[in-house]
Amino acid sequence: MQKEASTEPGADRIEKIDPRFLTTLRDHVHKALRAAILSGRFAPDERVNERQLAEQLGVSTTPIKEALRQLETEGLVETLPRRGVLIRFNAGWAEEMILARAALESMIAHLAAKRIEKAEAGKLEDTVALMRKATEDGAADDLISLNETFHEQIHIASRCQYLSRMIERQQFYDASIRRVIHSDPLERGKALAEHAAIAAAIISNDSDKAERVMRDHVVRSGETYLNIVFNKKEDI
Amino acid sequence: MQKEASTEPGADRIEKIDPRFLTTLRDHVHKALRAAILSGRFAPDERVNERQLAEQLGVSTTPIKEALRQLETEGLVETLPRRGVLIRFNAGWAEEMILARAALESMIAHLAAKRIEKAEAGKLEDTVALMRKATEDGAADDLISLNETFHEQIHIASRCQYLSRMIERQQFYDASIRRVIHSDPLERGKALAEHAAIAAAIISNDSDKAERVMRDHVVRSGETYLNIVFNKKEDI
DNA sequence: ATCTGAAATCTGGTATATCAGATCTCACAA
DNA sequence: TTGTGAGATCTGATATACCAGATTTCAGAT
Repeated sequence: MQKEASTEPGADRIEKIDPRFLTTLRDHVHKALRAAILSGRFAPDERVNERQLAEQLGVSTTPIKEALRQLETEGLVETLPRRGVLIRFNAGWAEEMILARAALESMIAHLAAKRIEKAEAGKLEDTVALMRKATEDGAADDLISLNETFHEQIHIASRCQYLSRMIERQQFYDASIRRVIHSDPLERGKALAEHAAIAAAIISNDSDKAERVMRDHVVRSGETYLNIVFNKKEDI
Repeated sequence: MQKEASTEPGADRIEKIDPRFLTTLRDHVHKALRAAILSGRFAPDERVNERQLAEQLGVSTTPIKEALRQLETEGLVETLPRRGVLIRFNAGWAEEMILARAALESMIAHLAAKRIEKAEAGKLEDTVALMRKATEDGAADDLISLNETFHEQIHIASRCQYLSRMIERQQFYDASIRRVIHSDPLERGKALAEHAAIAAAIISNDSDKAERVMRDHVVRSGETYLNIVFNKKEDI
């Protein structure tokens, strides 16, 4: 809320639209393909055809190609030059993506514990309090957004922009899966305890503990995801 | 060396060419731009123009666009839709890339310590022995390739393909910088000691120690890089 | 002097045509 | 029957034209 009426009339009444909110076709294609791959709608090693995709999605091959390049860099597809594009995703890959996220999130937690400021610590505590309430109420949708807030606050406290972006790429729980996960009271309880432990460690500047607890949390909740998406085990 | 003379005559005399060795224009563009950015030939936040790049490199805009999408996913450039492409790299970014690599390599080291097999352990020991010799001889070029071998052997022992690829994207020491680093006898000595410690921890299946030592090694050698490329400190 | 807005211009986004490597098909020769 | 290879075909790679949002320029109005 800066007062800059002289240079930007009305700047205090309506904020500038962040250019990043504008979207492109390739962005839609990227998100759509990504979601399709991560939810298992492509078989591992399945070939995808650029022209065919373009037709299915009703666009030209240009945005398709660009989206595929992004997915390639993310490690979700592999391009064999002049031969074809293959889907590169299966249970093992998902497991490794979870490990990557665990490694990066725990690094962030470590730094957040060292760098967090008092005001930020207060907000983090508030978030945990809200999570506690939502957990008791069984408010799954609230938990989903609080979860995002929680991790985002830690990212901000860590002062790591690059690492934050890297982590976004390892994020493959989409809303529907999250809802399934959070609908289980036992899972909700575990998650709450872990979040509380992470927050406590960060707030008390115990970077080693924050790192450890965060890693365990990401791995454990990742395994929950694996069980749901890949039906790895059918026990209770 | 499989004997499949019946289906593939001569298969035991000459091996198949790996399709990944074939290259494309976009790949050249990607590597060229990446190297240029990481070595500081673009200013932070500098705008780059697709058509201009295409003209400079003597190609059309298509491979340029695809290479830029890859760099965008890597976090080295940022695209503002319909506005422009910006370079996103500076000392802080490089620092975070080092942290990302440290987090991922230490995760890999942890798993390698748990999963390494006897034959692999022997090879790793051999590599360290060669490194010791090269360090004493001051053979910088040998050290550079041995370094690659060393980390690659650990990646293989960890059975993590996805993580290995992720790490490749955090690799920004090009050959010329490595040569500068390895030309310093003090640095060579430190690196040797660290490599030996990493190998020992992995071979003795001490996963926690492997993780810790690997992380310290990546961070410390990364700082050496930062000092060279960004001239962060001028002391001795 | 300052503000307004239409037009020129810049830049990425998208569609399309064409190129070229990789595969497949199949007639035909050994 | 089997192997060969020319030609058809599939698919990604590249070049190019054009579209549309964003920005700048600048004449004209206040």
